[in-house]
Amino acid sequence: MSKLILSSELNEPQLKAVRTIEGPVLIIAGAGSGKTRVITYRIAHMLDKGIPQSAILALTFTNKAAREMETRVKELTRKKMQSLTVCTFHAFGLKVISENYELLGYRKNFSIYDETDKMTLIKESLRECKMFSPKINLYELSQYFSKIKTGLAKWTDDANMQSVYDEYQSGLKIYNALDFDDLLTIPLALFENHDDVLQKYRQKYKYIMVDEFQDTSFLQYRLMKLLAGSENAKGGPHCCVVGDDDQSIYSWRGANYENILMFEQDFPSRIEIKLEQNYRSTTTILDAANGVISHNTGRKEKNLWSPKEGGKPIELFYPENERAEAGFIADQITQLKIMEGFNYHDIGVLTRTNSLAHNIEEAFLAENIPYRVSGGTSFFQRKEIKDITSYLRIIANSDDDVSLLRIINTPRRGIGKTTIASLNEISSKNKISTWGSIMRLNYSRAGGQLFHDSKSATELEIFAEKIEGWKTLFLERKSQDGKPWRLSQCVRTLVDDIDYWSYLVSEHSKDEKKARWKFSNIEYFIRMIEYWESDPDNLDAGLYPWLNRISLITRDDGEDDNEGKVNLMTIHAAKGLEFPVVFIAGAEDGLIPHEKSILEEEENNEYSSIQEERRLFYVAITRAREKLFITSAQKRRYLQSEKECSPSPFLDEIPKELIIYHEKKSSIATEEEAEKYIAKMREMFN
DNA sequence: GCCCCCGCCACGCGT
DNA sequence: TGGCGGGGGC
Repeated sequence: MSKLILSSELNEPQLKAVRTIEGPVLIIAGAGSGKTRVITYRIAHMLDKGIPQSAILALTFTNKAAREMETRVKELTRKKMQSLTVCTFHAFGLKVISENYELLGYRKNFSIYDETDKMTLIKESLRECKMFSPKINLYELSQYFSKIKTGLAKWTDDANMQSVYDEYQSGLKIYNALDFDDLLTIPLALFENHDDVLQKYRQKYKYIMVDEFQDTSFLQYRLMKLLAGSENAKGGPHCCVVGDDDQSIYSWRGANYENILMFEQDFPSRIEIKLEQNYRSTTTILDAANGVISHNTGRKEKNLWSPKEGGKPIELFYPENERAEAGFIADQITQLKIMEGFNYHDIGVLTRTNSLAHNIEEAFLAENIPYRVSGGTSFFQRKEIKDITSYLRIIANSDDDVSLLRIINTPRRGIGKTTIASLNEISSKNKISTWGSIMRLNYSRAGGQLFHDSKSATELEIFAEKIEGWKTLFLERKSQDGKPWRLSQCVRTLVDDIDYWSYLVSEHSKDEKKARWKFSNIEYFIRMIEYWESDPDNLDAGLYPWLNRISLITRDDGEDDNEGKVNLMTIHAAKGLEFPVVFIAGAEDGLIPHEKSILEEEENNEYSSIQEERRLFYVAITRAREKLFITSAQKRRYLQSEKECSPSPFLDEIPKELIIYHEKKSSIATEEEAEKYIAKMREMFN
């Protein structure tokens, strides 16, 4: 990459950010200021200077961002990126744990528990402690446990939950499982307690970069700081963080934008660079965004400006209800495509919650608008996919109780509640997993004595034999019928063996369509494996790498075939993305800001939750390049009843002169427009 | 002892 | 819309 290219494609501060590769660097990058561009050019520049790929560690917030960054560096340098490490903090933590599992006291092939698995285990722990009640909010308890684990909360008056937490923790250990918090706390403890290990990683990763720094947690910050090392006479560690305090929207997950202040304190010799030129949006959109965000206090000073003078006004519409809203959005999209030549993939529809996407999806289906939903109940959370994944996890790690209990009687094989209760008794008495108990029963031939009928014992034996059989198939990786071993083929065999299709048919005897739909999801899952194992860059297409991969990808971004599809997603999921046209749906009081955050605000008596909601709205606005539509329904169906809504108070913070109010009329108002429309329609259908 | 069906509840963002 | 627990049927 020549100097010429660098200076012609980057502005002055960007150039400085790219060229400053030594020492600590703090980049404050406003929305749309070419942040991703700077990071990728910076990596390319480092490689150009002869820094080996393996010495660079780039930490991102989502898998998607990591993938995009890698692709862009590849395009820029036209080189293979085999030893460049670009990943999320969690993926990096997993890598560190995998490389040191023996030292950490874990067995190979541990399972990673997502939020659902975690809640299942907490429920089990509550039962074990005789404290289970359906009234307990598992979700809240799970979040509380997270805060305890990551040091954000201390045991207070509900110290009786401490025994449940201990039970949960010992459960994880017995089942050879880790939760998401462990992926950060364990590497951190490892680095803190084993200096030799830390030094090894410090030697390897001499250049560290952190994207979306405002959304890193204190834990992640400490991890980065440890890896970077402290400042020394030679000019300090080579760590570069990039962030924007105005786009901090993950504080509920432990993110703390004060990390930016902490970085300034911890690295006094840092070089600070501000990227303030916005390349994305028109001034109309930028002025609206600035109007909103200026109501927040305690911001880092910045002056975001755009050379794209003017632009189309922001269109505001108050539909009667959520159906009218969805219809309006679908109509507008059709018109944007036909009349203004936008592509479907130029359009992003953003909502505060996942559930709001539903109505909009229906309208898209009705009007034949191709779309793609990202986020939400992920593909991997669907029951049928979780079932198959649980089988795979049991094959990789039989001690994984959450997965074992999920599939031990799915499809039904006559192992019911009583049998499982007996197994539980053996397990908790001996502090072993359920699988351990089954093995003990089978080998001691005591099964017949333990159960009233030997039928249960026999069923357990058959089940264990099946699992053992699959272990051979999946883990020994022998070629079959002269063909090389393939994971996808093994999964096919597994799905056949358990006859999942018959199970689906019997479960949905009244709804064959549903059964077929679910089975097609499994087929899609298998095709995903095929796609993944045929990637030449994939050096180990085995069961364990696949499981690791899918446990960290909760958001279903699948293959990147967004071509020709409208993007439907939450505002959170839209972070880091941009679209020529953006719709913000459900801009109502109670949604933006969300009523739960208003509640939080009242409880804590702190002026912080509302500020974060405002930042969220700011992020939503700044995703737009040319056109922005905002809808706020007058009534909305929620929890089976219709609720009167009022517009989001944030709408008042947008300067009035930037807005036009949409009447409920077709934009094909003039005869000329109508003719144009008809002509276009003819063209399309011919 | 296992399974099926019914009624109840909840639904903020996601690694 | 679905997930889950409890009670009754087999």
